[in-house]
Amino acid sequence: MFEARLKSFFEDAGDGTPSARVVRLLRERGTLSATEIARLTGLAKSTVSMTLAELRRSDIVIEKASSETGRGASVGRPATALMLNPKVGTCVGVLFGLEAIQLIVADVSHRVISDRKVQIEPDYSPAEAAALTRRLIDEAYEEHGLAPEGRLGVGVAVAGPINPVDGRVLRASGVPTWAGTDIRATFGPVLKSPIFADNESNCAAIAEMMWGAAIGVEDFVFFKIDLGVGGAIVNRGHVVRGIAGSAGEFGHMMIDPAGPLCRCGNRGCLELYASARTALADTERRLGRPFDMDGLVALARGGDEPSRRQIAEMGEAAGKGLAIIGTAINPALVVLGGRMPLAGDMLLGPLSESFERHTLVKRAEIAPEARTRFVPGVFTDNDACLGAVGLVLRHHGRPG
Amino acid sequence: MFEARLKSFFEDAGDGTPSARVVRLLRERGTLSATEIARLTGLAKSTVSMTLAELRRSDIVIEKASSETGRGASVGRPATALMLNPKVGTCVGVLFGLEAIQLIVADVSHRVISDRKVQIEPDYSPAEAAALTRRLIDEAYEEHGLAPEGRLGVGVAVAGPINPVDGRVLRASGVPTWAGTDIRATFGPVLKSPIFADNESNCAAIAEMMWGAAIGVEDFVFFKIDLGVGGAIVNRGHVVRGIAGSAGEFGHMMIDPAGPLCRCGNRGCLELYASARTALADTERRLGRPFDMDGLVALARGGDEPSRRQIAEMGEAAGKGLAIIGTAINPALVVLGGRMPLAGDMLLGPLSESFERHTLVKRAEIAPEARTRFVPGVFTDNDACLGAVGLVLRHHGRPG
DNA sequence: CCGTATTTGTTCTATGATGAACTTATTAAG
DNA sequence: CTTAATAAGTTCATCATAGAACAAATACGG
Repeated sequence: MFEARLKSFFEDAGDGTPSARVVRLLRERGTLSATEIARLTGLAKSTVSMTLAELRRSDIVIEKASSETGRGASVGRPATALMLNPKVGTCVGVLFGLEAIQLIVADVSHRVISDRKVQIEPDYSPAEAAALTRRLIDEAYEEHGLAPEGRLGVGVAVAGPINPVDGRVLRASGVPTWAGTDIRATFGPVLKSPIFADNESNCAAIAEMMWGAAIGVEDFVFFKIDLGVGGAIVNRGHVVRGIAGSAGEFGHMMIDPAGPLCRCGNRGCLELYASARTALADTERRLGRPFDMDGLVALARGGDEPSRRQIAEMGEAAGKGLAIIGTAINPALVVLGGRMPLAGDMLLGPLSESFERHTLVKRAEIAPEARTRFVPGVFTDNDACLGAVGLVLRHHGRPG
Repeated sequence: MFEARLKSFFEDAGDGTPSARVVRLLRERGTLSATEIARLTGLAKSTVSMTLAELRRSDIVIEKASSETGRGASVGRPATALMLNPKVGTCVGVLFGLEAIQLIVADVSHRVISDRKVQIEPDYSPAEAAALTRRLIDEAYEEHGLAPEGRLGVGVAVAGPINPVDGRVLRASGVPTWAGTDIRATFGPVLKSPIFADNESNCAAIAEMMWGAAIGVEDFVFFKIDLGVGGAIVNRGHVVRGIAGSAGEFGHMMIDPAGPLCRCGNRGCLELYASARTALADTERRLGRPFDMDGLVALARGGDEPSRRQIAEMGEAAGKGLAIIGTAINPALVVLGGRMPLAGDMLLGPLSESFERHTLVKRAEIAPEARTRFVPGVFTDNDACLGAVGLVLRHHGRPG
């Protein structure tokens, strides 16, 4: 029932009418009060009030149950929390990982309705991915009684940079068979939805910005330490994509011209030193059985010196890379994502020490509020998939 | 006569009234047609028309002499070029260099009225700088019959990062005696004007964006190769300053942990390999007489192998640094500033070759329009000082 | 328990930005 | 030389937006 009207809001780019701006803001933020909406849109309180009256009458905007409302301990009349009516629409986020596909369905009030992960044969093709995704989406919508017509879009997180103008995968470092794929053309007809595609690290950064460790922070760097090293740059609240879509590929910054060959073809990439891949291979060789990151961390926690040293060396290298990034970009915040930061101080101690040693402006030289803060990410495993949902909720223009 | 009215436009932050927006846009851009103003402000043609009628009646906006108007070879009624009345106000830009102060006075129509440079004893203090600047400004205003009350602000370009919140110099790599100086507090009372301060590389980037090689480009990196190496990042048309103001300090990205000690205290900074300082010192030692960059380039042009090799090595190192920046930021454009790019292909050949070798995404892999373009800067010696004028013309909020 | 301070949210009217239709100024084509 | 096409700039009635004043809902201090 909402589709026709909402579609007009949803497609409205630019500043648009107050209604469109209010709906867009609620889509981005989830829950807000009328006063916050006025402040964030720059509209007058009176305009927002009128607009909200109309939107509430047509049931597009509803009040959040007061029990869920954050208990404001401040004086003054308490704000009524508003959100989009969940029935107004649903968003899908998909992450195409190395050997698994994760799919999250959420409604426009930011509530996650379904979250599942299925294994898939490595080196699967985009077409296979599209077919499987279609099945997963249909199953999820069926299971939860959701109307397919209410689907506002599908966000796609891919393990490689995507050209922001033509929407093609540049080089999928994680899934090489995807190079050159036109995501919109491949997935649009199969999924019968507007498609919003982005790199998985960019998606993860969006998740941290919308719901995680970077809420309210407009300038930060997301730095992922996992099997590989990746990242994203957020400036003034926008993900920096770069002219070819490859911004934030921190793992392939060259830090030693004489270093070993990287899978990207260059030598001495940061990833070779700061990711878990090398350490895992070493450990497997040393102990004669396969290891994942949890296993490596457990081993180190158990007191195994070689793995402790390896994790420390990863931190040391990551800190060096972050010092280079910090010198160039000087972000307010670094969010450390991926699974390795779960190792805690074993990794983060050497990391911050190394950062401090290699950075231009030393901690002691500047006021505390001018220092780059380091925090672990809130999401570890489903950051990219959540961010793909965020892509749909946040989009301001046409699908892309 | 204009001061009172203009001040209200000038101080108006945020979106403001149509008049304020039109005046601000003209201040930033210099010359525009009514239609361009409508497009750039997002206001309706009718609104712009009414606003301009008012502004022209009060002589704040005037027509540019048609002879100067760019001969548009297109069909349709030709646009009338509009600009702010030069009498409306003047802006000053000052650059505090190692051993010279440069001062440019311009009016709000973007015409340079005075441009001069005076030598000063190295290691001069901020107070001395303020006193001398005061004298230079008074002389220039006297000489050209300008009213001091019409001065809208003084832009200050400093050879070191400036904390964007408190306006203090972090560490003046070029002029170390300035560390900790509060620019506004030091210069404001002496110059009796609003002060707008920024790092010299940020200023240079602004000059290239407003009048130089980056006109119309919203995402670019400015990379200076001179006695030192510096730079700036522009994203979505805004200079990225960073939380402490030290963004863009490319010269101190660490590229070799085992490298020699840098004047910043760290080891193996890019500047040690990519700036002219080392090469000049070597050449001076080798030939037993002092050299500047022009001399080094002339020597190399004359066929001197050692200096050719040194310039090529500088290019090689700069390309390596730019590859790191490109991998992290992936800008649409790199503007090469400073005096070394005047060496031409001797430097730029090895530079782009090295960039290509060390970068993640290779030229051949992407569409031409997705490639990072390299261009030399339009200004070499007065980029920073012009940019300081631009700081005043462009400012959107309070002095800072 | 009650008034004061404080913040949220609504009502109403004057204003001012807008869009549609129009005029003006030019190039290109017949 | 006339007409069509194109783009710039203007005029004016209309309606959406904003500002000020007001109403509602809470905390706090005495």
